[in-house]
Amino acid sequence: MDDRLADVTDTARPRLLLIDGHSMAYRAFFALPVDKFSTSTGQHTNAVHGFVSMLANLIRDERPTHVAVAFDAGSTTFRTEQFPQYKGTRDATPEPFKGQVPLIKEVLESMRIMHLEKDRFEADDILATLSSQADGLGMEVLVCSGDRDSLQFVNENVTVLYPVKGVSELARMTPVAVQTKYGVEPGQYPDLAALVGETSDNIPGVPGVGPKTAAKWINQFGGLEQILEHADEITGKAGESLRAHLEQVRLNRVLNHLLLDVDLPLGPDDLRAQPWDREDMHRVFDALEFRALRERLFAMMPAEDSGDEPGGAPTFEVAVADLTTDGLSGWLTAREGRSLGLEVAGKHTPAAGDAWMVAIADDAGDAAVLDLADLPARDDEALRAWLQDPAAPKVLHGAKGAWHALAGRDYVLDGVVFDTELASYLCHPDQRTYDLGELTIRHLHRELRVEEPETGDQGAFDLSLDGNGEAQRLAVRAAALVQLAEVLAGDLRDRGASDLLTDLELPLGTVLAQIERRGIAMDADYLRELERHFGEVVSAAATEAYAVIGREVNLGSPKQLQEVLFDQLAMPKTKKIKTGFTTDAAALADLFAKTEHPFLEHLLAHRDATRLRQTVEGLLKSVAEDGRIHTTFQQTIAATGRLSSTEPNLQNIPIRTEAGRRIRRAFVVGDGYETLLTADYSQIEMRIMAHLSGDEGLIEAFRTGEDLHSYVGSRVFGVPTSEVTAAMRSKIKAMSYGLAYGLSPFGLSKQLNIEVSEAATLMEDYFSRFGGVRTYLLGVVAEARSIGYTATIMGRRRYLPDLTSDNRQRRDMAERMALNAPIQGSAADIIKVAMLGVEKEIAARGLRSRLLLQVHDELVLEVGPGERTELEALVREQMAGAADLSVPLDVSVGVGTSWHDAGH
DNA sequence: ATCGTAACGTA
DNA sequence: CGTACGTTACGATG
Repeated sequence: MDDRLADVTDTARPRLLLIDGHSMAYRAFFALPVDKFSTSTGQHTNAVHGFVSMLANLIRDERPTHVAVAFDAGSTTFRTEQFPQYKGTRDATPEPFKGQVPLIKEVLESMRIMHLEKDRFEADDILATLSSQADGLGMEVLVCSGDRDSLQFVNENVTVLYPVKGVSELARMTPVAVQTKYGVEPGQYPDLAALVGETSDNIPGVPGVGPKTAAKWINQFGGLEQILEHADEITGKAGESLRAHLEQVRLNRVLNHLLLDVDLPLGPDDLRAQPWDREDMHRVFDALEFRALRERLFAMMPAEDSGDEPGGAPTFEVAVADLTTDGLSGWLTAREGRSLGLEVAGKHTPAAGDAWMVAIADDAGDAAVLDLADLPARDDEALRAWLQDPAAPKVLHGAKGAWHALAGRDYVLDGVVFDTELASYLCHPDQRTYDLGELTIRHLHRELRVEEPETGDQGAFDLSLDGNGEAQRLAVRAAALVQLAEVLAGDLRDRGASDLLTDLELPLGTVLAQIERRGIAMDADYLRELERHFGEVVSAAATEAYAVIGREVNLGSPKQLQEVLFDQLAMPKTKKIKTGFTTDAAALADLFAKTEHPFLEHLLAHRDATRLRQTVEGLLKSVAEDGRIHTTFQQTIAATGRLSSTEPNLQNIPIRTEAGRRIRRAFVVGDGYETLLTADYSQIEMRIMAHLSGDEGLIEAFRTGEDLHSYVGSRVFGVPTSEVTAAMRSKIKAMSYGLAYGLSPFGLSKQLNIEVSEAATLMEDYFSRFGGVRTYLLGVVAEARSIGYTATIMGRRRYLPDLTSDNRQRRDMAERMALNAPIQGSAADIIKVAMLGVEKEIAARGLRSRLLLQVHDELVLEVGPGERTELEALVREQMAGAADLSVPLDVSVGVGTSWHDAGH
């Protein structure tokens, strides 16, 4: 016996998982509905999803130590050369399946799972060869394949997992299972298949001979050779039929014999499972829009034991200090001047935060953990002094949240020199989340896992869940921070983003924390009145709508609306969507123009009022005890660099319609303040376009101070500015903005309700006058394609690997992102700079006025008594001076006691 | 309970 | 077949 294996115990025995990629992907394709699985770019993903889901289950349930996936290489194999009809009845590959196999390969590569294919051979031959080699090495082998030919190499060490229903249920085909199901030994299965045939491979069997007869013969004569020798002796119709098809059966047997000696570049030993490339997995899963599946996969891994299993990365070692003698003060003094990691457990919500426990750690893993509910006065003082000391450098992950938690206990947080969440966002702005545990695995190859104590009680109580475990967990996170910051700082430097963190995002985090804590005052009584009013409009519209169609339906259900509109009322079909035909507002308005059916009017009114009522309800629920709404500004969500607002979203409060604007009256100036002030950049994106493109015409347009769209319209249409009609102006406006989004002539024609040719002419005319814009837009995409990213005026990058994708939809999408990201992102940079300037200048002058909201190109402030004039000048100056562009940054200001009245 | 989808609000 | 977001209700899943 091979002595390498002599001491291998059964539990440590290597286990090789082999998957027939094409056959399982194809099964998954038919098991899952195509229309339920596709990305926003239209790429179908049902086969990918099914395949990866199955793979996840296999890894979880079977715990393979080695994995490989084999694919068919092409249409011609040594079998088709011998028998051209082989697999000839297969329908052409369905269109939605095409393109999914390369995506599966991308997933496998990100998981560092080998995939193999070889010219002229089928996946099954590769699997047979690897299986036989692995068996020879003493490995346990699992073969996952939907091709029954693979049953021939089942033995005591080799099990085939054969899909019985979809890809989620797999039958374990052991020798006994094969014997039970087919009545023959696994090695004789090809004999049986040769007699019975295989329709899906276009292999005709002996007519009248099914699996029962074939098995009977095989057991009676001992095998196919013997059956063929004794063919004359077999009586009856079946025997006759057999004699008429001897050649076919011989050929079948040749074809279904799998090769065990395919020459492969890799052997079983090379297939050992590797730690995942998590960064790449994020990229791939982001593109596939597999959220739940990604979570499932990542959730599986930390549970693995830390042996040599994939993903079992080492953890952090921490030593939690005993503060009973020297106290926190001594511990901190010993580390003066060093950057320390700070982790705060508690509620991280604005104006309602609370901190329960604090962990501080140095880069060596020495940590101090403080239970704030039970803190000696001297430690409380030391903690307070250290937290608010701007000269005591701290590293946090999501400092804004910690700021809120600490504020709940009246601690002031200052001296934050690094935020690992913000840093990671600047490096990879397309990620959705920046989980600290994910980052430590990716950058430090360590897990945030607290090692169970060796003497851990295995009884009813889990010791790790008591207070001490919480302290350990917090200490581990704090200890990870300093090390992580070092790596990320290097990453930031490489990407030219160090200043963005230090001079922009970090200080902005503090400004946002203050803004969120302030909140904005609400007139709750007025909101309740609005709610009642919109509620009445909803009821009235519903009643009238029901009367028109003679029954009550749920007007909020697109499904029921489709029945009413297209079945009951037999209206013309609207644009197709996944679930049928759209009932969106544009389509309903279109239908109304065609049919003038009164139901549509009531339905639209109902939609409007329902929406407004929902908005009002949501706002009412969000009013805090202080009578103000405290939104959270997300600083690491938008890939372009914008902020976003949640719980509630105050960046999408209605303004376009009069009814909607009424909601803005509920946002009011707070007690002790004079008024609200809004200040917004006018046409900032077009100004950035002018600056970035350097187009002389566009720059001149802004310098003249004339109305932009009229100016551009006069140049495009060749008429004096005074003769630019409203219709001309609105066309120009739509096109100008569209250009910054990568608008096509088709899209423009759709939006303006004009012919595609007219839209194309319009764009052509525009570019002939403003050629610099076209040059710029083409250049942006070309440069991004070659360097891999776009950049804003402050160097904020967005990476767009899909610019070189083979998939046209994905490539086109990436191109539009490339066009928009520098413009939207630069505007975001500029207003962020302005916010810092405003906040700083207000503080420098000792004003009471304060920032309350940011809505992308607008700031809302509360004006202290008597400060209106000074504040307006200050805000104008800071906003206009936030960037030095080749065009002026125009700011318009409004004042009023409500957001509505302060608007303009 | 959880998830994806449709719809719709903002810049 | 225009970018960037967040929230809600519905209805199909488990």
